[in-house]
Amino acid sequence: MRERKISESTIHRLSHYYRALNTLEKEHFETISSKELAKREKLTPAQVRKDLSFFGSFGTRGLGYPVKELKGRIAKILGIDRTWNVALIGVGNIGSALVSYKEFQRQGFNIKVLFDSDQRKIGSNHKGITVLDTDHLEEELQKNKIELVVLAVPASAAQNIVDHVVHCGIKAILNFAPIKLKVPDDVEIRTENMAMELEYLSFTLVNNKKGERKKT
Amino acid sequence: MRERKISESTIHRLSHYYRALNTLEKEHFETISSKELAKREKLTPAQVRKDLSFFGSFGTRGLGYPVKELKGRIAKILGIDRTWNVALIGVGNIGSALVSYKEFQRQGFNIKVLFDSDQRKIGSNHKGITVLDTDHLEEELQKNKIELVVLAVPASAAQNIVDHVVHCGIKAILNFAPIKLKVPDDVEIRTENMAMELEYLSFTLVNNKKGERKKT
DNA sequence: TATTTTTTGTGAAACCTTTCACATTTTTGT
DNA sequence: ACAAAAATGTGAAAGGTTTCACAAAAAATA
Repeated sequence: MRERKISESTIHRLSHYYRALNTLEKEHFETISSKELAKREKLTPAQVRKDLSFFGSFGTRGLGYPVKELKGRIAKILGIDRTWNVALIGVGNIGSALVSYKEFQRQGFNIKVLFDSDQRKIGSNHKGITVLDTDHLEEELQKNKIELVVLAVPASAAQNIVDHVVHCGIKAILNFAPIKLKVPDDVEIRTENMAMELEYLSFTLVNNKKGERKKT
Repeated sequence: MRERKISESTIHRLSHYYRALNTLEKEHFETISSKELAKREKLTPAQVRKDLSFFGSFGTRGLGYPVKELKGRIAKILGIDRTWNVALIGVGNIGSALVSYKEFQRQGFNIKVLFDSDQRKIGSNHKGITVLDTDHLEEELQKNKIELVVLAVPASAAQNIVDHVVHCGIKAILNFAPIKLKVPDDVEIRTENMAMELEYLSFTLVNNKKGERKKT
C-alpha cells in the first residue's frame, strides 16, 4: 500500500507552482493552463500536468486549473496548509539572519525557540524570542512541541547537537553546517551549503558550459 | 575536443568528494578507494568511479586514488584552484550573514565589494569592506573585475538589479531573492530558497515518507 | 616468481524522469 | 445545435542517471 514514489524534483516544482499560483491569485486570475504556468516557471506544459497528475486530477479540459483551488491542493500536499513549530539552533551569522527571514514566516514555519551555547548570547533577544541554553535542548524542544529543527551551528558542534535533536524524536532537520551529518534512516535531513552552489557556478564558468554541445 | 554533458548531480558530488578528500588529507591518508570514499559520502563505489571517469582516469587498480592529487584534479575541474572576485549586492539580513560566511573564503570566493541602495548603509563597513551605492553598480563591478555576483536584495528589487549585472557581462549569479529571475541563456543563475527546503521537509513529514515509528 | 587479492574503468542493464502524442472532455463561436 | 478550438490526463517513447558485473591492471602474499 506504499504510495508511489514522488521524486524530489516534483516536490520542488510543486513549491514553485505554489508561488506562481499565489502571484496569479493576486493578479485575479481564476484559472491557469498548464501552458501558461509552464511558461512562467520555464518548464514544459507536459511536465506541469504530469507533476500534478501524481496527486489527482485538478483541472478542467478546455479550461485549465482553478487557481485558488489548486493553490490550496498544493498547500495540502506540501503540508503548508498549517503552521509548523520550528526551533533554530545557533544564533551566529547565519542563524540570526534566519530569525528575520520573512519567507519562513510566510509559509507557516514559526520559529518558536532559539538556542545557543554561548553564555553571552543566552538570554538575549532576537525579534522577540529569547535565546535558550543548548544544555536544555531536549527538554525545551519537547516543551515547545517542536517538529522541525534548523541547525546553524559551527560544523564542529553539529553532530553532537543533531544526536540530541534526533534523540527527542525530531524527524526533519535543515542543516546549514558544511558537514555530512549522521542520522537514523527515519530522520530526513537536508543540508544547505551555499559555497557548493558557488562551486557549481564556478564550474560552469571555467567549463563554459553555456552554449556547449552534448555527447561525444 | 570531446565535451559531453555532465549532470548537475555529478558536479555537486564532486564538491562533496573535494571536502572528503580535504579531510582525508588532514588524516594523512595517501590513497583512498572508491569503496571507502563512497562510504563516507553515503554513495555507491560505482557512482564514485563513474563520476570521476567523466573527467579521466585518476586511480590505480588494486590501490585506489591518490588523495592529494585527486583533490587537486577536482579543484581544477570545479574551478576552485584559483580565487574568484565576488560582489555581494544587498547588505540586509542574509547579505550581512554572507559577508562573514567562512565557507566562501575557504573555497576561494573573495567578496571584494558590497552594494546597497539604502543611504544609511552606504559607506558603512562590514568586515573591512565598504558598502557602495548600487547607483554605481556597473561601474564598480567592472573596476573591481567582478566575475561572480551574489544577490541578497528584496524580491521586488531583484530583477532590476540583475538586468544591470547582466548588462556589464557577469555570467554567473547566486540569487537569494525568492523569485524567478529572467536572464539571457548564456548567464547561469542559481536560486537558493531556504523556505523551499523547509517545504520539502514538511512534505516528508505529512506524507510520512520516513519511518512510521513515533517516539515519546 | 606465481598466485591471490584488491580495485579501477567501463560497457550494458536497470531504473528513473521527461517529453511526446493523442483520445477525451469542455468551452467558445457561429 | 454543431463545429472548431482549447486544454487535460495519461500511456508510450525518448532521454538521462545509477547500478551491475566483469575484464584488466596493480599490489600483496606466499
